[in-house]
Amino acid sequence: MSIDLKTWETLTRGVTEIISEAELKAKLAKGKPLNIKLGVDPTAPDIHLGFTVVMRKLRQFQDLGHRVILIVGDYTATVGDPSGKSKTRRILTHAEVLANAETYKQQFFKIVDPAKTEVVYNGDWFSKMTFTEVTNLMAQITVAQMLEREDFRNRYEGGQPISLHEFLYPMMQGYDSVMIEADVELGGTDQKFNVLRGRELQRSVGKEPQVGMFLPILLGTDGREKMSKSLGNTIGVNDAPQDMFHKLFTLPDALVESYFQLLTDVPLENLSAKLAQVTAGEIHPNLLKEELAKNIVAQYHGTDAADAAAQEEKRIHSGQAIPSNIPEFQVSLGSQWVPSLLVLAGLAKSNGDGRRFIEGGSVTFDEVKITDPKAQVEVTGTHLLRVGKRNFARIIALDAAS
RNA sequence: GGGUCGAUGCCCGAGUGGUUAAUGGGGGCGGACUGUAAAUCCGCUGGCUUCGCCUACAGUGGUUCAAAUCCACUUCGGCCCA
Repeated sequence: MSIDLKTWETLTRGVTEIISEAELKAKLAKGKPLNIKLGVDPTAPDIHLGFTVVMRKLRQFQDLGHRVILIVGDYTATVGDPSGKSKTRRILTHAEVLANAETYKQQFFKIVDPAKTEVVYNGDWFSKMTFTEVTNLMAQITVAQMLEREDFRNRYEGGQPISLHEFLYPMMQGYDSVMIEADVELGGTDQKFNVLRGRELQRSVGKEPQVGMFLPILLGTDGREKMSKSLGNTIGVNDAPQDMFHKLFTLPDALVESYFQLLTDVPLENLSAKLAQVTAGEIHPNLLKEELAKNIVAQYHGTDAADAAAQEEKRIHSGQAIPSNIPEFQVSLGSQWVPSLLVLAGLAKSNGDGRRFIEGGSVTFDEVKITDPKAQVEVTGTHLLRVGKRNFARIIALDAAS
């Protein structure tokens, strides 16, 4: 397992920082399978593309013969990672964490090879730790060092509460590295502080320190903030092909390059050539985005589904075509008040919300615009209800007799 | 433990007795423009079959014709002192 140039390029693709490159090269040069660590607290069972950046890197290590150790942070999750947070996290119950872990693994193994993965729970060691051991662990760091962290410092200076238990988290994560004898720990750039704890703790017990490999934080579909469930800007690995395609295709242009780099294997030299052509006006930006969307959808749903999604996307948005999969709702036969129909079909949050859509002129029933918020509509068979360009529902009369 | 300041709608943040469902910004949604992008512009953004009614400004009680605004207590938080 010598480190040829190609291997090195694969491993460092998209990587922001390696601490340190020299150590990583030395470890690789040993020619033995390395322990590649990833710690997760299974607080968000729905994995989105933001998480897959790191997972793909794990997979690349596996393909080179290394072993992934996935640490399910059943104990750390009850503490809550303060990384990048501006607020104290809610503390999860142990039962919640275990349930989430199962869902997590299912999605995790869509990318990472289960045959080359060992899954461990950090409760295995933390549950057995004595108070004295915890004290000794916490003695390894000072308050000033903790407050150097940007997120803690911002909260502290901004007058936001920081609970003392949050200081435990980085130390616990570091201790995980000691326990599993990690050679490399992967993480987003926001994990730097925690990963460095691992190095120090390993060193303090006379073990070879792990290498920290940091990947960029993927921005969400809004193009502004990191992809995160609470911000509602995610693309989930479990999203339906059409859904996934649409979100990728409507991505802000500025994200296309990073998505290609972090979420696909498209050779980087091809990519920069294409981007240059787009800038020069030789290629339409949408063409590149279509390629991106197809590539990623294919990874999760296969190339057939990706092609079909691309076709459907074009069909719907090039003209006034109506999507083929519209949610259907049954309502009773006869006269119906439009706002309540909108609520029933999930197109409006409340009757008032529905009224506002009508007043805003964005509601049609069988493609006829509704302008009066008091409007009644005759439901006699199958009808099309629509809000704006993209929100559809089919209304089906439910015969009173049946 | 003592002192002091604070808690407003999804978020930030005005408002300190009465045209107040509550200024403004962000976000979100709908529309125009466009490339299904960005930028810009316009509208909407508590509930109710709504020219009206109801519920809301941490919680509970009180003062008042009238409170998010005044008082008391409670809960939570910041800062200073220990």
